[in-house]
Order: sequence, then C-alpha cells, then structure tokens
Amino acid sequence: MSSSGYDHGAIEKKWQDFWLENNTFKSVIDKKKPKYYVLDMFPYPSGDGLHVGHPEGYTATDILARYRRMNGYNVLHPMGWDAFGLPAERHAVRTGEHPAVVTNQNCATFKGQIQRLGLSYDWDREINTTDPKYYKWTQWIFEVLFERGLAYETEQPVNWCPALGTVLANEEVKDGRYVETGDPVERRMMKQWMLRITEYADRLLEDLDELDWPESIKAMQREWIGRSEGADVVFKVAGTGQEFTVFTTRPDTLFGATYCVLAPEHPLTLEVCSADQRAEVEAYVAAAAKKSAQDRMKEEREKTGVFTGAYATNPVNGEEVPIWVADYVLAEYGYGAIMAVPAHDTRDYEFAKAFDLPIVEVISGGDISKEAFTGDGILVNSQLINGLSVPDAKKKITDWLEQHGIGKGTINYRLRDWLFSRQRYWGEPFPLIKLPDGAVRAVPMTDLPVALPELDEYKPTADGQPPLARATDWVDTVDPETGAPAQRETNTMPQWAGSCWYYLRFLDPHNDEAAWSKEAENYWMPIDLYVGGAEHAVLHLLYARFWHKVLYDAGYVSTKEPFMKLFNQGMILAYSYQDENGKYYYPREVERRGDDWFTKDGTGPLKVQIEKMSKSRYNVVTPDEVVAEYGADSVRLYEMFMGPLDREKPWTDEGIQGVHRFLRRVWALFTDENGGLSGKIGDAGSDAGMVKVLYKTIKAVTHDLENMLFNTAISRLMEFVNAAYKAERLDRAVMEPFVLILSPFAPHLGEELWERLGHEATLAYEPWPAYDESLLAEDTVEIPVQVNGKVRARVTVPADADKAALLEAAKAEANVRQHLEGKQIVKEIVIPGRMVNLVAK
RNA sequence: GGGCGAGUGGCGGAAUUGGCAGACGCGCUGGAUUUAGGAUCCAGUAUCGUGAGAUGUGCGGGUUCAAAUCCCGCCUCGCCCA
Repeated sequence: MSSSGYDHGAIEKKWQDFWLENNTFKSVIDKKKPKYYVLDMFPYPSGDGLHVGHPEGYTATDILARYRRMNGYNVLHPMGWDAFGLPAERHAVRTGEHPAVVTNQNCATFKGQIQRLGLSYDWDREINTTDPKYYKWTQWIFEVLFERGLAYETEQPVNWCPALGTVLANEEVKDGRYVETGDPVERRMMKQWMLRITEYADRLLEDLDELDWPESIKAMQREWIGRSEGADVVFKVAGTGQEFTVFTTRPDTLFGATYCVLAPEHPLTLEVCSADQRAEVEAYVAAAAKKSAQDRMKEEREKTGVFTGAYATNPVNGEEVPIWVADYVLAEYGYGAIMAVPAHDTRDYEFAKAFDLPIVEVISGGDISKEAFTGDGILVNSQLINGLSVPDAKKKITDWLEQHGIGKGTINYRLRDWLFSRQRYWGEPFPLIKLPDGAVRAVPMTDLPVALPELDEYKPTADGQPPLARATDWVDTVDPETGAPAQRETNTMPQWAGSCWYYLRFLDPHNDEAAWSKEAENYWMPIDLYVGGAEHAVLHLLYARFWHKVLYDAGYVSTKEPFMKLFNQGMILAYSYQDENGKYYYPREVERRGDDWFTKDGTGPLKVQIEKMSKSRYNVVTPDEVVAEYGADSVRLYEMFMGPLDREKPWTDEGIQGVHRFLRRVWALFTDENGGLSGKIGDAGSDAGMVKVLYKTIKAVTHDLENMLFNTAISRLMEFVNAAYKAERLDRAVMEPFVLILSPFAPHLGEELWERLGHEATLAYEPWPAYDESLLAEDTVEIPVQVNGKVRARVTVPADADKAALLEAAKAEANVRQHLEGKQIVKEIVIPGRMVNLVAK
C-alpha cells in the first residue's frame, strides 16, 4: 500500500493464523519453569463491540506476557466472557429471543476483535460465565457458602424498580432512579438471599496490607468496609417497657445526647408514636420508602423528620429526650437508631437547628453557637467523665456502660451483607429447593448444574414474580432425598457471581470432575498481575476476595488472596465537537480553520472538548477501524506510547500516525524495495557505536518493562531506530536482538522480520537479549560547569576523572573564568561524573 | 469538609528521584527528492532578545552550592468518601 512496502494487513493476518494453527501460546503445567499468571479483567461482551479503551489494558498485559515468555517463564494468559447481564435480558424481553443467542453473537464479535489485535491468549482456556459447564461450578461455590452458613434468606429493604421488575444494587440507583433508564426506584421490604460478607470484614481489611495494589484502591476498600469502634447503648422508651439499642462511635458524648432518631423502617417507629402524632409519622414513613439510601445520606440535603411524641431515657443521666423519626438514619446501618448529639455531630447539629432542639456542649474547644465541634477536647457537663480527653472518656464511659449492663464496646462496619439475589432470567439459578415445611436444601452436586429453563417470555410474571416462575415444570420438582414435592428458587444470582471466581476456572477450564484441580491451583496461583479499570475498585475486587477467602477456609485454594499485584489502566478519552446548541458532530464532519473548529459546511466555531468516549458524544473510536487503516501493531504501540498506563489520555489520529510511521521506518530499515533484506544489514560488523546503542536500548527497555513504563520503552526503541538510520552498516548481531525486544510491542512485525532474517521458528520463546554492562560505560563524559548555580560551560573529561581533574578542567574554561572574574571562590562542589558548581562572591 | 492523584513548550508526555528541564512522538518551519503529494529523507523548533544574555515546570514563600523534585501556605482540575 505505502511506498515503503509495509503491508500490515497481510503480515498481521499471516502471523495471527500462524499462532492459532501452531498453538503458539498454549500453556501447560511445567514444573521446571517458573510460572507467571497475568490476567485481564474479562469483559462484558456488549452489543457495541470493543472501543479503543478495552485493548489498552489487554495490550499492556500482552506485552508483559510475551516478555515473560522470552525470559523463560511459563505464562498463563487467558481470556473469557463475563456474559450474564441485563442488556441481553432486555433484548430477550423485547424480541422473545433467547438471551444466549445475542450473547453468543456478541462473544464472537469480541473474540474476533481481540484476535485481530494479536493478543497472545491461550484460547484453549476461553470461558463463558453463561455456559452451564461453567455456572455448574458457580452454583457449586454457592453451595460451599450455603453449607458454611454464609448464605441466608432475609426480609430486607431493597431498591425495587417497578418498571424493570427487579431489585437493583445501591450503586445502580441515583436520585431515586435507575441510572441507565431513569425509571423510578422505591424502597421495598423483600425476602432476599444474602451472603455474609460481614463475617469476613476484618480479614478483608487486614489482608489488604500485604497486597501490591494502588494505595487509592486499598483506601477505597478500607472506606467501603468502614470499620469503626464505638459502643452499643440501650435507651428505654419512657413510660413503656420498650427499649432500643443505638450504636455510636462517640460514647464520650452521651451526656450531650438531647434527642434520639429512629429510621423510618425501625420496628419501634410506628409502635411508640403517640396517637396525636401517628398520622404525621405514618405519612413520613411512607414518603421515605420512595427514596434511595444514597439520596437519604446526602449531607447537603435539607433535613426532614417528624417527632413521634414518645420520649427515651438517657441511661447516663436519666433525662428524657424526644424520639424523632428521620430518613437520614438508615435501617441497615447499626441498629437503625441513633442518639443525637447536636453539639458534636454535623448532621445532628443541622437537624437540631432545623427543628429547634436543644444543643448541649459536652466537649470544650469549639463554638457550638456557630457549628458542631467534632474535634478533640476536654469533657464538660458530663458528670462521670468531666475533665477527661475524648479517648479517655470513650474508654471510661464504655466500661461504665458495661458494668451497668446498659451497653458495651462494639465494632461496627459500614460494609453490609451482600444482597445476592436478582429477579431476573439471565443469571445463574440458585441450586436450592424449598420443601413444603419451609426448609431449604442445596441441590446435590451430582444434579448440578441447575440449568436455566427455556421460556416463551422473559418478563416477570403478572403478579410480580421473577421470570423463572413462568417455568412451572421447572419450579415444581422433588426432593431427591425423600421424593417429596419441592420448589426451586426462582431468583437468580447477580452478575458479580461469575466474575468472583473466573480466574480459578482458567487454571483448569475443561475439568468436569472439579472446578479446578489442586495441582493446577498449586502451580498457577496466585495471580502475579491483574490489570483492569478502576471502576471495579471496590465491588468486584471485594466480592472476589471474599469468595476466595471462603474457598481458602474450605481448603480449595492455597492462598489467602487471589490478586497479588493490581494495576488500573487509565481511561482513553477522545475529542468531541459541539455547536452552541449542544449538538455533537463526528470528527470526520469537522475541520480546523485557523485556531477554531467548524463543521465542513461552516457551522461554528465549535466547542472542542476532551471527554469520555460515548456513542452520544459521537467520539467513539473502534479498534476495527484503526486496525484496518494502520494495523494492529500500530494500535498496540500507540496505546502504549500515549502516556503512562495508569493515566487518562486523549486519543488523536495524528498520534497513531506517528507510531505507524515508526513501524514503517523499522520495516524500511530491514528491507529493500524488492522485499529482500536491506543491503545495510550483513555480517560485516556495524558502524562504531551501534553495539553500545543496542545495549543501552536493551537495558532501558528491560528496565521499563519491569516497571510497566511502556511509553518510555517505546521511545527508547525509536531512539535505536533513529541511530540505525544514521549508520552505514548494520550487523545482523545488532539487528536481531532489536527485533526481539521490539516484538512484545509489535509482535506481527517482529515475527515477520525474524523470519526474513532467516529464522524458521516463532520468536515467542527466543531468549530475551542480554547486554554487556562493561561495554555500556562511556570513555568520556560531558560535565556541566556551573558558576553560582548557572551553567557557564561544559567540559568533556574521561569518565573516571577525579575531583581534582574535574576542577582543573572546569577552571580552564574561558567562559567560566569570565564569570569568576573579580570574584572569590567560596565553595567548590564537584560530583565526579555529574557536575561542577563553583560558588563565588 | 476529609482522603488520594494531577498541574512541565502549540499538543501527548520525558527527567536515573535533589544535580545540564523539555528525551521520544505529534504539530509547525525550512530544505532535498518528486509530475504531484497529506509519501519519504535531512535540518530546525520553550519564551524574550539581532546578540552576549535573561526568563522559564499552576501561584506565593522557604530550605539548599543546586529544587519540576523537599518543606510551608494558596489556586485549579479529576476520582473516591462524607
């Protein structure tokens, strides 16, 4: 196509076929070699296909996989599909087509796109979470959890979306609406399956310390777990036998508790309220049910609440304080009830101000007439603990509460148990049956998988039951032990289930006897490097760690943690073009005129922004279009060259042209016009200096790969090529190692050049080139000479020149002398091999 | 409000972690080659100044012989938490 003859289309097709036909990247257990397990977060195969953001992480891991192979590692590098999910189900509801059909199409599309990028996955290990052979084992793990008492059914307030007919996770709801469709969401009490992740809260927290993860991700997980130490305190409801418990992190402020608040869902709310307040309280409770948990917690929101008419007795001083109901208290956190200390808590303060409730200072140091004081100070107005500091007061009052049997020190977590059921079709069925007496039993292992039944329609039933309830033949079953009639569970598992353990199935994906073999687990685990987007910082990574620890306790895995090193790639952004009405234009519709951008038919100037890629912004770039124009090697190289892997960066077409030009230069360096090997390359030695350039390049690229600095590694390769262009003669012994160190980045071109250099086998397992450190040492170095910190000259001296020699050379420079003229040298700083600084007055 | 991260040429970004700021690439300028090029090759390209030189890493201070890098105070942007 181009005059240089670099036909990336033909070359890439040739080598992709070669790798597949020869199983080049198949990995089998080989105990003679060290292992390296490098994993990408597997994608949800959406109908839109890949955009250029996906291959960023995949390319990085692929480069490392190839690099490790060349360093003698046995590399496990698999790919699969996280294929359960709502979009396929919605499609099924609309069209009546089985979601597996569209799911399989999408997987095939993704696979084709990924293969055209030349990623060195072992495709024999491909897995799909929707495959019954896979979810059989997801169900098996659920049974492990169930048998260990970690799964339970409970009545619990949930985000119910009537339009979708299913519950939603908290993170799927914003401003009372489902984030994707805008359908309203309400709070509803429903019976749901829960997983007892809270039982693992402490271990999930503690074991973070051992992981080589970004600190920001660890911090997010710590916050999400939200361990807080405090105390439970029992309040009696005045004039009744009732009592309720509150959790507080500030038992030291108990004397400042001037009212209590119950969550709208708290069982006592409606029970304790007085007759004259009942109507108002009931209305308030009903209104609160329509709001999501996240909305209710927003601090800037105006506080709302209603007095119940009842009073509680403060256990430390016997004072009666009013009981209110307010939606800023959540039923799921603590006990759904709080003692309010407006003087020392921001939210309580705002609430007290809004409803004119008393504010009593118990810690000195602030000005409670202006705002809540949440800092440390000395206790006042608190007879038992006056004069103490906050930490001492906490301890003393907690002991006092325990002695009097009205409270105790406790640890609370923000982390809630995991709501694990969804009222959907396209998910793993629970392997459970319910007996007429209400007992719930796990389906025996031999009867797994419990496969999804075929349905005519994928909607929930008319009376609001999940879609699986339509399959009455399937729901009605028998207890295999007794033969008694039983019913299957009709909820399905959330999408997280399949991704909680997929990294284990990759170890041994065709095993029908077990989810994985002990041998494979022992050899390959843990994962040495896990790369994916930061959007999974908390949920996926926390859920997977939880399951892993359960499997560890049950003896099925040998490591406490699955992911030793985690790396988050940054998002790839793109330019978008918008006119003053907010209408977006495709990049191909716009052009630059001077400093401004206009549409080609003259609308403008346009607003140019760098934004997240999305269809609605008309700025999505797909790998297909870029591979077609520039080739997969160019896409790979550009994605790595744009900037550090963990940063956000904008895609530009000029940028990819730049790296494409580099690859063409490489091609032209090795080949002549007739397609033969360039006459510059031979066995007669290289121009002076090329060996040293090569060694420097090997050293730098090796260092950069070890530290995942792909952008600078590529710039080093470019420097090598720039140097090679200037050389008259290039020795094969210099050019072959260059091809090898280029090959992880541009594997198709690497293989092609390797073959043209006369090699018959793939270069995928060639040893990574070595370099001779002693040859890297320069004979002479150029040293800057500063006078008063400003560079005034440069001297070239032998690399091993000592201080005296350096100083002498420095002082001999005319320009240095000139700047020293009439001055006295007061200090001489000489760092051999580095610099000279003469301080003069 | 708290936590984390970022701020360097026209643009993406380098800087061995305190030692020559701007590697590499894009873009731009000039030249060569070409029927032509948006192909290729060569050279130049932080700013001001003809020049010597001066200035310069978000802003203001400080430490140091020496600061993009360390310290103090602020501003802007991003993410997370409240």
